[in-house]
Amino acid sequence: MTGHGPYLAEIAHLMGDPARANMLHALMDGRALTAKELAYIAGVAPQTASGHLARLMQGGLLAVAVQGRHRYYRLGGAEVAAALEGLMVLAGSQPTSRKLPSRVGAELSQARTCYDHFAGRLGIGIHDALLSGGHLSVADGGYGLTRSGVAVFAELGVDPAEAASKSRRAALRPCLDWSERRPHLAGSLAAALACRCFEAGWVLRKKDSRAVSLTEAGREALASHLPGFRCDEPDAAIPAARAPATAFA
Amino acid sequence: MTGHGPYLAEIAHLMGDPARANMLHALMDGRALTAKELAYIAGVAPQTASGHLARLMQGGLLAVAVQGRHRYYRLGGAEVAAALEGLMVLAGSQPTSRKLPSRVGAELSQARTCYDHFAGRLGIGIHDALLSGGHLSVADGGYGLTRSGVAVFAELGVDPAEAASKSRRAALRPCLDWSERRPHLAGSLAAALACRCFEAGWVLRKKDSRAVSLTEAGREALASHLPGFRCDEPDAAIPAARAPATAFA
DNA sequence: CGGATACTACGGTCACGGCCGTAGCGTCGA
DNA sequence: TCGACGCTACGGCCGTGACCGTAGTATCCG
Repeated sequence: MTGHGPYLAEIAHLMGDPARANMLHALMDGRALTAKELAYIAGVAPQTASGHLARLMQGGLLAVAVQGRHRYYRLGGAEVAAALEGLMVLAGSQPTSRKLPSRVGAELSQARTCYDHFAGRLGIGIHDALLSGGHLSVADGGYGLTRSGVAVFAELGVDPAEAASKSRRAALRPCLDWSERRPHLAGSLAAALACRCFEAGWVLRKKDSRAVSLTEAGREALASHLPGFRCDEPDAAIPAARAPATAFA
Repeated sequence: MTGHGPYLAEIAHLMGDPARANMLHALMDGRALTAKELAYIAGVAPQTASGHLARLMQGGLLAVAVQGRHRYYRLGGAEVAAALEGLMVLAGSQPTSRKLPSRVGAELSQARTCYDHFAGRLGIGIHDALLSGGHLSVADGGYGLTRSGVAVFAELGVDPAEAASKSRRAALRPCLDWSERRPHLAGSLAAALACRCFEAGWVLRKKDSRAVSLTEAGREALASHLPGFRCDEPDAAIPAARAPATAFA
C-alpha cells in the first residue's frame, strides 16, 4: 500500500540533518572536497563528519575518489543534484524563513554553478537565448539541438557529438532554478559548455562559494555567438528594485 | 557562507520522518485527504498525525481546505510534488532498498496520477504522442501548444484557453517520471486533461492507490484524436519480461 | 439541546541519533 | 624508519522529537 514511502523517508532523512545538508549544499558545485573541508563547512569535528559521510555514501548520495591519504567526496550523480535543487526551490520560498543574506543571495542569484552546469540569471540567459533563437528542439527526455544549435555550440568551442558520447545521461534537459523559478539548462552538454567557459576564462569561480562571475570577454563571446543573450545585472540598478517574486501558485 | 543550507535541512527533515513521508506520498495524486485517513495511511494515532500535519502546514508543504468538521489536506503546490518526485528518483534506485512489491509496482508503472496529472507509461504516451505529432512547442518555462495542439485538446474536450486562465501556473511543462525516468506532462493543462479523462470514464482510479487504469473507451478516444498514441501494456506479455530498468547512469 | 464525530492541545515516556572524547589504521615526507 | 597527517572506529553523554493517553473545542445530526 504505502510500499515505498519509507525509502523516500530514508533519503529525505539523510538530507534532513543540518550538518549533512551543509555538506551536500557545498558539493552542489560539482567539486570534490575532503572530509576535513566538509567538516569545517558543516561546523562539526572531523570524527563527526566522517560518520555523516559514511552514511551519505551508503545512501548513494555521495561518491568518493581516493588519492593517497586524501578522500575526495563528490555528489553521487546528477540525479542527486536535481533532487537537492527541487528541495531548494521549496526552501527558498518558505514564508517562515528569513530571506537570503542579501550580499550572498545576490551573487548566487546572478550566476552560480548547479552541480556541473550554470544556474542563476546566467544559466537562464543561456537557456532563453538558445530557445528563442530556435537552437533547441523538444526531444524525447528533454531538449535536442537543432542544426543551428549544433553550429552555435561548435562556435563556442564545444563539440556536441563528443560531449554526448562521453556520458549516457541526457545531453540537454531543463532544470528548475531555485532562485529564479525558471528553467536553466542541465545535462552533459550544459556541463561541457560550463567547462569550456571556465577554460576560456569567460566565467570565473568565486572562492568558497558556488557563485561565479561572467567576465567581459565571456559576455562578448556569448553575445557574439548567441544572438539575444542577456544576463541582467540588477546590481547595476538599485538592488532593492528586484521584482517581487510571484508567490508560488 | 553556508547560509541557506539549514533551510534545505528543515524541508528535508520534514520529509524525512516515515509517517510524514507516507502522508506526502499518499497525497501525490493531488487528492485531498482528511487527517484521519492520513493517520491510517501513516500508521499512527490521529493525535500524532495531527501534530505531523501541523508541522507540514507550517513548512508550506501542505495546504488545507476546511469543510464543516472535516479538514482536507492536500500538497502545498506543484513545486512540492516536483521535489518529492526528485527524491523518489533517488529512492527508487537505491541498491540497498528492496524493489517495489511487484504487483503494486507494475500497476503504478503502467499508469498513475502524479499530483494532478498522469504519470507512468500512460502519461509518457500522451507526452510523446503530442510531441512527435508537432503539437507542442518549447516555450519560456516549459511547453506551449502549437495550433494543431490546441485543436487536439479541443477535440478531447478540453479548452486550453479556459484551463490556462484558471491558474497562474505554467500550462504545460515536463515532469520527470520516477518509474520510467522520462518526462511526462505536468501543468494546469495536463491537470485539465486528466480531469476530463476521469469525467469521460476514459481513466478509472484504483482504490487506495495512485494507480489508475485506461479503459478501452479511453484508449480509443486518445488513439483517434491523438495519432501515434501508444501506451504499452507489459502485463499483456509475460509480466516478468519487463525491460530491466537501466541502473542510473 | 444532548450525543457523536473530527480534530487539536498538553504532558509524560522513551528511543534514536548527533556530538565529541580517545584510540587505531593507513599514507606521505624526511 | 620514524613522526606527522588524514581519516575511521568505538563509547558515553545528552538533546530532539516521535509516540500515545487524556482532555478540551468545534461541527454535524437527531
